Amino acid sequence: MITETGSVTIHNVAKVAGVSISTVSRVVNGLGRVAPETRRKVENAIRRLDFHPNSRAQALSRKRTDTIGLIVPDFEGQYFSMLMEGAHEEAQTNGVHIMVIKAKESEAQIEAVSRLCSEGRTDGAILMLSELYDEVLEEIGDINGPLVILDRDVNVWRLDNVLLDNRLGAFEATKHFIDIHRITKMFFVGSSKSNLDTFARAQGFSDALKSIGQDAQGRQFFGNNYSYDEGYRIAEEKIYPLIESQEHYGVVAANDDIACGIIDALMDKGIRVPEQVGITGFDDSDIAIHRRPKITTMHIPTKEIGRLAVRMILNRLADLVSEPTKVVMKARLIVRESCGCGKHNNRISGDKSVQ
Amino acid sequence: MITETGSVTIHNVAKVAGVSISTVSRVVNGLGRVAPETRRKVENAIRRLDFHPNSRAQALSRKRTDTIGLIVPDFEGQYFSMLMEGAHEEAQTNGVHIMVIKAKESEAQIEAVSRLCSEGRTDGAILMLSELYDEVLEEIGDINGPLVILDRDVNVWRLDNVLLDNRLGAFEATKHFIDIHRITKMFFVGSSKSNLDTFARAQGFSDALKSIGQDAQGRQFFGNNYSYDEGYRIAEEKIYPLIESQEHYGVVAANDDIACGIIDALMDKGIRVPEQVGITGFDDSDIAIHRRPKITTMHIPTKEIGRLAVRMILNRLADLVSEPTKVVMKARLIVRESCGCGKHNNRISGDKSVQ
DNA sequence: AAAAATGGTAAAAAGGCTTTTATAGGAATC
DNA sequence: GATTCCTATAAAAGCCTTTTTACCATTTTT
Repeated sequence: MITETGSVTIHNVAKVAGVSISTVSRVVNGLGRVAPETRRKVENAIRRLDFHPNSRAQALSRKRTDTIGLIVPDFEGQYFSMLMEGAHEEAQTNGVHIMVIKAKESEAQIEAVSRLCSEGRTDGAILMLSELYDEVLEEIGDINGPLVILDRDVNVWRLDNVLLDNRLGAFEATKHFIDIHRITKMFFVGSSKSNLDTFARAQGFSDALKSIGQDAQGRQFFGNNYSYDEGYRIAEEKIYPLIESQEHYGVVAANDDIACGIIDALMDKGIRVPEQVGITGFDDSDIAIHRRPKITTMHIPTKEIGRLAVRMILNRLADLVSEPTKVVMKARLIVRESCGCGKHNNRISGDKSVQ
Repeated sequence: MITETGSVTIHNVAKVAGVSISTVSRVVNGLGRVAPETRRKVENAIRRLDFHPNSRAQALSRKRTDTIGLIVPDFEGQYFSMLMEGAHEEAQTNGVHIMVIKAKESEAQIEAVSRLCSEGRTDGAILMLSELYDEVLEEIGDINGPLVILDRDVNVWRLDNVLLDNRLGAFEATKHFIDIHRITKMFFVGSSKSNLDTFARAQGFSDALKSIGQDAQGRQFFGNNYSYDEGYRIAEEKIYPLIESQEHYGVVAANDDIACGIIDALMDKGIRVPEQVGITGFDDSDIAIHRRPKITTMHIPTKEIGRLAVRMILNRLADLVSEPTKVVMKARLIVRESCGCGKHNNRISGDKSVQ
């Protein structure tokens, strides 16, 4: 009955308190009724022995781990930080833990879901799907345990869904140029076309153009990723050659990094930003505010998304909902300087302004 | 013997394969010898039933969870991302998982360690201690399970330690101004004095000043946190008034955000950066390269630290080491533009070239 | 040819908790 | 005063593996 070094079990507590283990269990979990006198004895024993219930045994017995999985393609950037922040906060207040796995490729994603859900390591998982992998959806269809899909609009039975209206977001950014700045010549710069976010944002851009009777044909440029360098390269190679000195332009970038690259590339070419070319980013990341000109961008309620995703899993575990739930969040335009609004302290002295 | 919906257990496999559960276990784990014929039968059954061993039961039986805890004060910034990146990578290749908890205050940290280690949710934990909480060290002294302390130099029996030589890092940054730029008037700007990193970096700054016979007295300024705004405020209120127009200065900032704030504040006041005042950051974060002038900064091998921390825990679990291990990593100077070196496309006009 | 070693498998014993079921002792009922 | 009903607790039955032990049937050794 005596266990090895270190671990003091419910048995030890029971022995010291002079009660049965089931009584100790009831005291620990506050279930069922326990006579005040007995409770006191047990609590003393627990304190004396510094007893901590073994969560592994609890997990086996209760058939749950009080842990939720979070599968993301990437740890970099504010998006992950904020998602984590929201998810952790909601988890924390509900006494559950977060297990994080990075899985970018479809194979790794399937593997991750399996480890978390099929093997029962977590009670549910949040899966961020930013690339177009149908095979993942197929594979996870028959996984047991609640699953929330982020970022990608899925219509699979049993899967909950939180997503951002990227199309509307880009539409609003583009509309800002049209309505406020009276600009009619616009470009869109995104990551790769296979990236779902970029694709949706390109659509929103296109929608806005259609609203003023234009076609997006030839005005959308796609790179390989969401980096500063891609933005710089595309601005230099594709956009700069199209700029005519007497015209005003607007560029809708698919994220803030790209926007920065574009700004620097154009400025390096001597174009006045935002006077001649206004630029908007997307994501409202740190750099959007720490740059001059400060970047006008679309704020994504990422923290809220993380919080909500955890909540949805918790709800499902508590059997509070039956139907698959889909929540679409909206991005919010944050007007700063790079679009042409506001002041832009930076270019005080020798404002390059070539030409 | 038949279990409820969903979960297929080792019993079911045994029954279908017509063998005992121990045989199934041996096949699954590849331990002991199994006749080829038997193995085939078991493998078929596993495939037919889509059996996944229940990790909760494994954890109880094996007395380990194959999970490592990571306790950090904050999810924001590159530091966390990179730490996560390294830790996850090392964990992944060794088949273990990462459970993340945010705990900034000492109470929360103690609680987190307890949940992870005392309750057996993880096999060990990495604890990042960036503030000076002695009570945490006292409390975790008698926790069982390997514990690696990051960032803070501890000399507690049983605790492994990975840290960065912040003092040396700041020393080198300061030395750069002295040796390369021949600057003799320097300032240091940090977060709060109770922040261990800031404190060590301030010391390094002081060391460098001593090496040229100066005293750091009155040249060190401390703010409330590591933010851009604090950098801006301190530069505006404390540093700007001290600047004389004919002199050249160097400012060693305790991180890149502060450095950015300083740069913008001084530029807003009409000071030429880096011509008249050179600035170095610390951390080599994203913004350090996406700003103009690009920020000269100290690169921290964060990913390596994360990787190493996990490795240390794994080693201890495998009983490969006995003595507490302490590893001190070095920061590396990344020379860019803000110190006065290199070109800085931004200020095309008056190329500085300090004296 | 008897004894010992070996190989393959089954049975059973943990592992530490939760939860259901059973059982004592007292209070309430008639 | 015997019967019924509660109540507080104990006992036992899972939860699902791993791992040790035991066993039988072959082989190998002496």
